[in-house]
Amino acid sequence: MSETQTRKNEKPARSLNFIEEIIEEDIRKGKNDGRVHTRFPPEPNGYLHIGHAKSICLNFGLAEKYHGITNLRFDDTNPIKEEVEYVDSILEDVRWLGFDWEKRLYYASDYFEQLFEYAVILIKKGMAYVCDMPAEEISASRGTPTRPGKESPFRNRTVEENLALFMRMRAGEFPDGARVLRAKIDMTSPNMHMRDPVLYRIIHTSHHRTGNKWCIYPMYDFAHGQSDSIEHITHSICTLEFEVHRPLYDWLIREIGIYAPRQIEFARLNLSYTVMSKRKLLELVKENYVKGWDDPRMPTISGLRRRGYTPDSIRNFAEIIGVAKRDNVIDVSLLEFCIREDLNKRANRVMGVINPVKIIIDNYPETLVEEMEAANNPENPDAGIRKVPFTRELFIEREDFLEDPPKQFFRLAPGREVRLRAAYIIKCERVEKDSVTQAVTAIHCTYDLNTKSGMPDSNRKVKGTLHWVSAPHAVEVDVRLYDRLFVVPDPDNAEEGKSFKDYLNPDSLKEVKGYLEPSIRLAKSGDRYQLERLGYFSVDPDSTEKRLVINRIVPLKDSWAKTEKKN
RNA sequence: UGUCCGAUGGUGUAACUGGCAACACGUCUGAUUCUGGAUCAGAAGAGUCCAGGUUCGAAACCUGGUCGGACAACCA
Repeated sequence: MSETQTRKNEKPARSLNFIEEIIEEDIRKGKNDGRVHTRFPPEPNGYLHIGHAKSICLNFGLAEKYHGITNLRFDDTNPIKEEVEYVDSILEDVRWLGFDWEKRLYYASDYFEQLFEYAVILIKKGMAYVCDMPAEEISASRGTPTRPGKESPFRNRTVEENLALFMRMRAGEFPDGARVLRAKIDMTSPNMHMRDPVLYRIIHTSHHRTGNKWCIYPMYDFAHGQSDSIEHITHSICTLEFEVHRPLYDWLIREIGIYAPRQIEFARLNLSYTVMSKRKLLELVKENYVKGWDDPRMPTISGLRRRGYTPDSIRNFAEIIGVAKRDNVIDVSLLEFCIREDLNKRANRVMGVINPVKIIIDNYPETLVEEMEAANNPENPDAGIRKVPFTRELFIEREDFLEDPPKQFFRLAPGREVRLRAAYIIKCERVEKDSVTQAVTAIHCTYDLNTKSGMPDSNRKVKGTLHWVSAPHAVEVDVRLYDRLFVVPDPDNAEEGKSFKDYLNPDSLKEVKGYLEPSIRLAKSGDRYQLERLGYFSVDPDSTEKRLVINRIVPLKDSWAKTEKKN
């Protein structure tokens, strides 16, 4: 391969994002011996969504790029909210996205004993104390961002007393909420997180991994940074809201005297026409606005998977959107672009009609069945061809016929000719209508024998090409037409007195029948197809032997719809 | 009357770290096409939040504003 060819095949070098710049700088300085070790640290209290996908791709991607490794660690410090169901779904989602944590699956709860010892160190140094104030009082005495807080009356207990109390907390001598362990920092700090933050609280609840071993649990702030430290994470990448926590993590690590990872914060992903907070997604699930966490309308990874999105398309999306620190809202059309681009190359084509109207080809032999050859994927000759039966009676899309068409309409109309994809050119001769409703019930056409696809004289120019299906061969399937979940770009930003749920799209799911070519009988759950001229579809797991259910992932771009709208 | 972070076409990210703003999506033309898809060619669209300053030269550096976001769970 020549020099120039090599260059041409290379992707143009993308400039570094700010995190890569930091990492390369660290490597250059020989920090951590040039080692790069990241981690993805979800809390198992909900399903992962596309925003997490960004973080997953970032963490694993960075490690891959710099020949490092990535841990998967569950930050499971609150047994009240966490469940194994969520652990399992998260493992599946990360794996599905195509990432491998190898043997490095950890839990913050693995470190409970170690964390407890860290707490003891702080107590012995006089840097932590047991506080008996009830939650409301602690909260009230914390002050506000603009007003300093007041010191707890328990702040100056002796080391011995603190130690004894903390041991008794662990021993289960006190009820939930009776006491907490707090760091002794500065109640007047302009940073709220430095105002004697709670380190440990009493929760008599069984934990999904440690069972009833513990009745005191570390707060996230006391577990997260130290967990990263224990795992010798070099770069702790997290979202912007933890920027204010960083001084606390640094303080803890310094006082305890352990290895300090470098935390880098980036702006979380926002997507238009959806919501991303776990709380809101949970609400949609619990209140049955959707059919579950994996409802194809959800921005969850499991929802996108069920919808038919490919891991590649999501990873590419994560790459394309970039990483920075400013707030951002990515247009869903970019996500849609990514899945179209991917599926255009890999999805086989198939024909099917969703809103059928009958075509009768009057000059076609009544009993003849021709097997038309159609390319499985015009973008990829290797995909081969398939046979599609053609008969005298067909279905076409109702929208592909107009009795009185505008000049820009290239489809079927009285006296007009169109190409039937992979078959003949037909001409519309007359229509049959319902005497009452005046609706078109059948369209009578004639076909031109010499225009069969692939024949030497078949290249006569016609304006339009329609998809079709032989009426007697049509396979009836259930079609789920999905659309955006919300009707406004920013449902989070509800006006006064309204909630995000007031902006739910009533037409986000339309269930209709479809009539597909017989080759679809080979389809299995999870398969993806392009229904020609309609869009990309995936076979839903609800499908049975007897009946297929297909999901519309995304429609094809429709420039006709656009020009139609203009007029 | 706080602290921290941010501000570049409609959207998102760049600008080799001071040398007259680029890429992607979207939009619009045209070509081509047996998918009004795809592909190809091209166009419009920001003078970089504002005001000063440093400099031969500023999106970048400095100062002061403005606007936006985060922070007041015994959540993560």
